[in-house]
Amino acid sequence: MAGGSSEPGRSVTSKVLALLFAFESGRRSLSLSELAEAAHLPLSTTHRLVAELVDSGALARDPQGRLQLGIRLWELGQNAGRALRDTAHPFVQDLFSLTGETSHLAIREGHEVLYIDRVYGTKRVPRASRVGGRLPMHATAVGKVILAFEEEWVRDAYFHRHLEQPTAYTHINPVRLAEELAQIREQGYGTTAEEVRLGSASIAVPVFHTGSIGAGLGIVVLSSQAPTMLRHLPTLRGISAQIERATAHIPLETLRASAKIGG
Amino acid sequence: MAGGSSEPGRSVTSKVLALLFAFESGRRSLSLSELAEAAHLPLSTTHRLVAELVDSGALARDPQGRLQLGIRLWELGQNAGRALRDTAHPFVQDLFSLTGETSHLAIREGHEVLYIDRVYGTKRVPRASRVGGRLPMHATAVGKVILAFEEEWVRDAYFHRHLEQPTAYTHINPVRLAEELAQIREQGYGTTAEEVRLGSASIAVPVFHTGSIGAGLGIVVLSSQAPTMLRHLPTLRGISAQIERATAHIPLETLRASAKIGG
DNA sequence: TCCCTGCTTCCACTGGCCGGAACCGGGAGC
DNA sequence: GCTCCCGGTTCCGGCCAGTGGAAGCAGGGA
Repeated sequence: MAGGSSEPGRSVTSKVLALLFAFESGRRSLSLSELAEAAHLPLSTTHRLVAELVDSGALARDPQGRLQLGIRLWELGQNAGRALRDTAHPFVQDLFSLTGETSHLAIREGHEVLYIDRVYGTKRVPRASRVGGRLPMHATAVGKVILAFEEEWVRDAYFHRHLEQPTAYTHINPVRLAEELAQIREQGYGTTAEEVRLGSASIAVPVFHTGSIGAGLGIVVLSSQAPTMLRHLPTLRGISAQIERATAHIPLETLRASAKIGG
Repeated sequence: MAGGSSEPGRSVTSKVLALLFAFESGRRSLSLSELAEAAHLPLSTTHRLVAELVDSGALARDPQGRLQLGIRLWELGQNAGRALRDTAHPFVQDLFSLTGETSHLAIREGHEVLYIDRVYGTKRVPRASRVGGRLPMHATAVGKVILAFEEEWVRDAYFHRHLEQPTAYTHINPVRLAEELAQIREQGYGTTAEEVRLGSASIAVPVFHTGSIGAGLGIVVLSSQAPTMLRHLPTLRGISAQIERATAHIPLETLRASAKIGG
């Protein structure tokens, strides 16, 4: 049988990328058939391309023969995030050392917050965010802070969407959220309590760059400790100011590019 | 003009991967021409493929139009390393908290050590290793420790190669190195002093799994503090034992796969 | 104005890609 | 032991997506 009948015009490049990005779902390993389905490719095509990806180290097989992302891709990703970590990470580490609580830094990526860096110890806190992971903005403290200080059209666009509700405590009423954001702008920090995951609460402050919002810096605590987390506010503000000072000399464009790409 | 004349038989997949892996060199950004050269591809082919990679978010353009790895690839890489970090990272973080020194965990990948995790503060120590980065085994403390406890044929194979000499202090005499490794096996730890980079010293202990060497756990200090770094040995051994306990229940195969792939 | 360098566009040819179908292997059920 | 089933692997000839040399373009320096 001649090939190329179904879905013609799809480039090889897009197929290769579809195979790699199939792992974005968060699934650790996929069988060949699962991968083919996820990438919307015929099994035999998947088989052929996967063989080449495995050869090159982009994908790898686990002991059961299932497919995972290869170590070479992991290395590549680490390389990509290098510039970013080099500038921001020491501060996040400091925040953790000073507060003893899980500390993280996030930026806006489309309609979600993307966690750029995260420092945590052995203390067990219900965990929702992870480095390289995304969460809805309105459910997280860092996200609310970013949204609060974003330009108005970003907020408008955000509210004109369906708002997810990860837990029963997540605020999804646009009017109420708008009020909350106004308050965040006034007081200079935002909080969440069990809005993204039961059992954890969070507080965050904005990190500005040349006058506009650049990122959100926050800590996560057990929700039972939520009432006392405000005591960390001065520390958060101090570290935020340090980051602002350290990045002030970097042109906005470059910073955004390196925050988004890390190159 | 007909295409496909030079270097026929090269698959599109391999070209796409060559473009991505061109950034393994550590260069943060490349111009189109540089990328074409690094990937050994004609300029116009590069141009076309790059356009698609940029569209999909695998590559990105910085403000100057130069090419970098895209944030989506960074996210993917984070995803790949997830299982690994989830198990090992808290211990490395503990090691840092207890010693206050840059702490790292590495495994063997071929003839090099691959840094799997690393925790560091604002303290400035001349830095050679980074997460996702590789260094020669004979120049680093973690590498020597791993090599020392590896099976004999691994050591033999290693010495039958040209040994790099990053600094004037790097030991590259096979006989002397073999003696050093024997001593490491006896005393249960290894050190380096300015062998990988001037100004820094390091001490490391082995992490075993089901009787064989699994990883190396170490700290880095300023070389001026090298004489006192032995005081951290009990801490290193304690954390190493914790990691061994925490990973003992995981089958070796699975562990190796997840250490190497992180799925 | 001219040159040079790096990037973008063009286009006719063609060989690498395509994927349905056949085949294989091993585990579960009878 | 035989059969079924289900993932994975192999096969192969038609054909169109990919090809890359060459021409065109933009911009900056002399």
